[in-house]
Amino acid sequence: MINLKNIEEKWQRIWEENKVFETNASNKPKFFVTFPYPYVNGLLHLGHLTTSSRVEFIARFKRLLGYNVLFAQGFHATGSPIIAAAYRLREGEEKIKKELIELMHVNEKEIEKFKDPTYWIEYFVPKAKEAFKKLGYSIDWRREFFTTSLNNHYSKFIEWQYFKLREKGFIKRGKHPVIWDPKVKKVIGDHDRPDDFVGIDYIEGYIIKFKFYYKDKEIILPCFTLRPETIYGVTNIWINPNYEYIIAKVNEEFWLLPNSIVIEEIKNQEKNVEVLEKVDIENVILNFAENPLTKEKVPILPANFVDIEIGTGIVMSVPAHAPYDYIGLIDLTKSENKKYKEVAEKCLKNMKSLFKLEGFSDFPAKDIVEKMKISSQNEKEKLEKATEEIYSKEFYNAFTKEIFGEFSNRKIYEIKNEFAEKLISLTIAEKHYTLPIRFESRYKNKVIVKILSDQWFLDYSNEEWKKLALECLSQMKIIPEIARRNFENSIKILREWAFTHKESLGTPLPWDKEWIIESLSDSTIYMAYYTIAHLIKNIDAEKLNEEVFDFIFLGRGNSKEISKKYGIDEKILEEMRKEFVYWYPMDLRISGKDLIPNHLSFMIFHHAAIFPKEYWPKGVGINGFLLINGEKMSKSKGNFIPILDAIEKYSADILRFLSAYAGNSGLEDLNIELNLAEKIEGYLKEWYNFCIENYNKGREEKEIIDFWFENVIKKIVKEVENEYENLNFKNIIQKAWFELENKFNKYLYSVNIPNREVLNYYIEVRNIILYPIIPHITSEILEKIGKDPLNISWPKVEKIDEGILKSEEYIEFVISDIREILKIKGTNYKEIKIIVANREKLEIAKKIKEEIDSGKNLNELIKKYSDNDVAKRIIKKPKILNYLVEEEFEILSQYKEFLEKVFKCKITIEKEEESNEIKAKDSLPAKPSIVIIF
RNA sequence: GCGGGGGUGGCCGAGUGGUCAAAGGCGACAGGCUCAGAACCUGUUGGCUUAGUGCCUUCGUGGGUUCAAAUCCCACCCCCCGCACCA
Repeated sequence: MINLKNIEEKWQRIWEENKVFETNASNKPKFFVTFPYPYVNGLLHLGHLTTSSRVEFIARFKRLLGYNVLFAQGFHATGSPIIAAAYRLREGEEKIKKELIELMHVNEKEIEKFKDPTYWIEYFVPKAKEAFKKLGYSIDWRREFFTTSLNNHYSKFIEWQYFKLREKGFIKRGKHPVIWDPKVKKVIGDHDRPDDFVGIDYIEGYIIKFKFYYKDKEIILPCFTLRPETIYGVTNIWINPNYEYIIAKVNEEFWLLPNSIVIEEIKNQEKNVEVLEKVDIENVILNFAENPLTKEKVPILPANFVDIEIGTGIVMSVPAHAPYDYIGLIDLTKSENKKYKEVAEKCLKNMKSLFKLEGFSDFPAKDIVEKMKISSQNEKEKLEKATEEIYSKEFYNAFTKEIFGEFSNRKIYEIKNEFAEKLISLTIAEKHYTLPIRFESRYKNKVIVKILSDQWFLDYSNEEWKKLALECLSQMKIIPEIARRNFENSIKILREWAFTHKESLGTPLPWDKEWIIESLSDSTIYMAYYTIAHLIKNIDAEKLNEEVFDFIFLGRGNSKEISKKYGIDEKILEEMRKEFVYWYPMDLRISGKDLIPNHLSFMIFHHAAIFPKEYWPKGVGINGFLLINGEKMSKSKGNFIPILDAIEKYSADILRFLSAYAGNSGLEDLNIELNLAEKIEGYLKEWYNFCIENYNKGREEKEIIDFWFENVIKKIVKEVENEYENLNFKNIIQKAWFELENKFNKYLYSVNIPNREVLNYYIEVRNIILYPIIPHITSEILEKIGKDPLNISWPKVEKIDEGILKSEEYIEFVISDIREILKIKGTNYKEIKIIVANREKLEIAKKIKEEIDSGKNLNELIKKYSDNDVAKRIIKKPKILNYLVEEEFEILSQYKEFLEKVFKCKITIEKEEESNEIKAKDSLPAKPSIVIIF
């Protein structure tokens, strides 16, 4: 019994020893494929397998077609996840330790080392490489590299890239809100927060400045709101009586604020905040504040629902349109405090309707509170739901009333921004960012929204740049084409991108080294680096400056001068230029769909900015996410499977087969069915045995059925070739594995002993067309049958005999007909008589087919042939028109033996005009009369 | 909300106007092979009906276009993904 793993090791050794995949610039046509370098914060898993294997399949396929193929692979370490994980480990977090030990198989003794972020790179890069090697990927490993400043050569390349972008004017500096830990002074991305708070983003709102007097001093009541347009409907202000409020000097004004995290947040949004004194809340409540727009005086009232950690901890009350505000007032009317009661009743009386909303009264908040039977402000869940419903209905459907003046009779979503801008220009409102829910970072501090004022941006909103990017996209092949719209949309909506961080791994921005270029931004044109990665190592990184890269990538200057000026070997310079010019542009990059709106779009932008058109990327292939046995992959579900584990368990060819079979290119999810592994192992071994046992056997003479099968193979080769080009690997397995095998079985069934030539053709061709997917076992087979697996090429198919395929379809059709009849008749028959329709009927059928093909209406045809019974019957069964053949009788005669085998009885074939059967006259073309004899 | 993808038989999944009761795989059932099992092979796998090649129902729901709709158009319902500083 053969052992797949031994075979895999053998061929991987042969490929390595013969340097089969190390490739250089030459005169041959080239094909350059890439797989986005994986981030090395762990072992590669099956998700990496499915996408990377597609690159591998296409690399091998293109080699069979005669291309000089470059498949190179680097690894990505830029960014913060590794830093964050190392930090968490240092903090003694068990989860991260457990993951390293249990999922990543790190030896417990080694855990200490992972407290140093650079050790992750040291450890996981070789592991990733090992996985790819054991899968048998055809990678030119001389060109391997990893990112960050730990690789000076790469860093120099990134520096060059950013100098180019700055030169073009695509880099800007400006303000940007971020989620921030004020204690550790760090941007808090998803990796820096507890899982429960992943994905929470800042919200953009407004502070509206009401005024009131406290101890004869003018104090601002900064009301935070998401709905500045409701300012006309304010009946009162809410503060939370259960907490401490203070007065602070905010820039030149005095603000009332809760003594909470919001002070820190305001401080971090470009304001000076100085806390002056505590406030006696009793002296604030029931005071009157002035609406800055309408100048109305409204009372300040207490409410428990006000969250003192969100926004400014003070809100304005619009009971007509905000359920919280309405119920807050209702609650107060039930208060024992007579004063509260009185004021609240007055406020309710003053409720002002601002919008017209179909299906609601003037006071939608009241409507919904009553409808949902909300009885107090403590029913938070219901109130959130009510608020959301009213808010979204009003936002999209309601019209503003007359009070809005120039903004009246419009929908809120149309005027909201403009209206807010107006308030800001009147200096009665300010933009303010806060969080929908206050939470702590991994460093155990409450986080806030901070405005960074010196952030560096890639200006993707630059129209000129966008135009270039769209032009680049338009000359690219997108597989499948359906994904092009995602690209167009993504390029269109990309705006300024803050491309630098602090405290992460990566390359420092060359002109402002405090900042590190973040990970999506240092991985946009690195495919160009593959072309020279093996050569550039020979140059001292210190010598790599703009001029050197200008020469390599843009052909500027000349090598002699640069060589002299910087002491760089001229030959290496020339060779790098040659490699780049030969391999670029990149022909195909394959990726999951998740990278369309970010990485792949960035790649397009940056190529379009830096390189001349002839070096713009040529193509992108897209596939969906990976499901494992129909379920999403996740560490917690326990179906996070490292590639190395899977190879150990199943072997490389089985994994590759499963990966191909997981799905076609597209936006839909792939599904890898691991429970098929055993079955596939059986398939592969069976196939191996079959080939070895049967190659060169068989009979010499060639009959019709042999020609038929030969043509079936040819047709499938053509189809499979096309599927490869479209990255539809599931279809390839379907056709090259299952369909071809089914046809072979059919062939075998009808011939007993196959023709030697055809059998050999089948064995050779099937191995070669599956070689890109399962190269180890097919190489082994090819070698065993005397071929040189290092020197194979795609089978050339000159001509397919369509006629013979058509006859087969016809026979299949007749067989299925007979089966139908036998189903009814039972199995005790002795003979089957097939009576073929006469020539005259065939001529009619052909004519009708022509007419239908040319677009004639069936109704018209029925009218036209109303006096012709045969024609009418044919028209009623347009199906048979697809099986028309010229020589029905002859074809049936040729297949007579086959039919006898199929039905295990005597078969007689007659012509209608020579038959005595009554049924003979019922025969139609492609639908002979069948007589069962018992 | 915006943008994108999708809803097909027990399951997975092809399929963009007539070759579609719908490929293929998986599963199930029956038969062959076998001491037996696995694998493999053959057949069946929506319902009804029949000395005949037919009828009915079915590709998310409801309408429409057409001689003809899983496929085209309209409306609706449901599911998945993205909406950024994060790889």
